[in-house]
Amino acid sequence: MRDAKRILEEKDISPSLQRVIILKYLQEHPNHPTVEDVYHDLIDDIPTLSKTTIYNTLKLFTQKGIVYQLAVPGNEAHYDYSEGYHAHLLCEECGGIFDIESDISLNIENDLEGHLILGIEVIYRGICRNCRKE
Amino acid sequence: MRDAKRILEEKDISPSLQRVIILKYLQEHPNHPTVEDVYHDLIDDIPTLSKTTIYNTLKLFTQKGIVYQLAVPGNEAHYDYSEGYHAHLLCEECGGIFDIESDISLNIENDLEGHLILGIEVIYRGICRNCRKE
DNA sequence: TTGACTTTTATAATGATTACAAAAATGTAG
DNA sequence: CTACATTTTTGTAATCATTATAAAAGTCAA
Ligand SMILES: [Mn+2]
Ligand SMILES: [Mn+2]
Ligand SMILES: [Zn+2]
Ligand SMILES: [Zn+2]
Repeated sequence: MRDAKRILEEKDISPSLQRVIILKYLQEHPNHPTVEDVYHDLIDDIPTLSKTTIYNTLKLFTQKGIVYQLAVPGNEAHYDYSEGYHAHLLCEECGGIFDIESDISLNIENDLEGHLILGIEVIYRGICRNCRKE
Repeated sequence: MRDAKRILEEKDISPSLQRVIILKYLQEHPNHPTVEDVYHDLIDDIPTLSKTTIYNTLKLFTQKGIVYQLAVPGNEAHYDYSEGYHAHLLCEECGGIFDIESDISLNIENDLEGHLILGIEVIYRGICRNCRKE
């Protein structure tokens, strides 16, 4: 796992205590946590931590391309730090978000119908393997 | 363009005045309108129209698979009625949503890593051809 | 016409996110 | 070290989209 502090410095973000801890949390929790999840799990370590800081920090990380913000209709945003590209499966039964290996990003054109393409997000909808057993 | 009333009947939705008008609006406006857009454009035709009805109707349509709800982080939901599958480009400059021809859906497996796959959504992020000129 | 049922409507409530301004932390010149 | 400017964090209030609720209106068949 890459050093959180270094990642921030490379993106010209001063590595404050809160920012480093939030980034480390995302590195250690690839399960697409929400702002609420981050807050709930970190408030014991930093009792002064504010939800506003988490919102601000995750917005900053998203803008700098450090994390990916995953939108789910009508729900909170989920955040994803990951080194490698992957797609996601959104379970219609339990609402869970699962990583899916994918090679789609490999064949990205950087120009599609005149638009400049910077990235791609693939979301599958379906029933996850857990819910499927029932 | 398929008859809106018939589409609703096929999905066991009683074709009330409001539902038919909202579906027709979506058919005639493939530019991914929001609830606000629908309300703004239809309130003159039906002065009694309520925003709640639009929310309820679009949720119903989404559940029945008539329209597709497109989530954009931190913003309103956009709705898409369309016969054929296509991907979308989300412009980081102007926020616009553009249709992109895509054949990705053709090679969908119905089983990926144990999950049951029902659909796929592909979102490109980038700069649209309009913003690119500047 | 009555009454059951569906649909729409207006209003209030909720929940996520952002705006704002004060407090705390950090860095730097003297 | 101290004084001051700048950045970062924090708590609170405001905003915005969406949902809950219950009354009103519409539909339909006995
Ligand atoms: Mn992921
Ligand atoms: Mn579209
Ligand atoms: Zn599931
Ligand atoms: Zn654009």
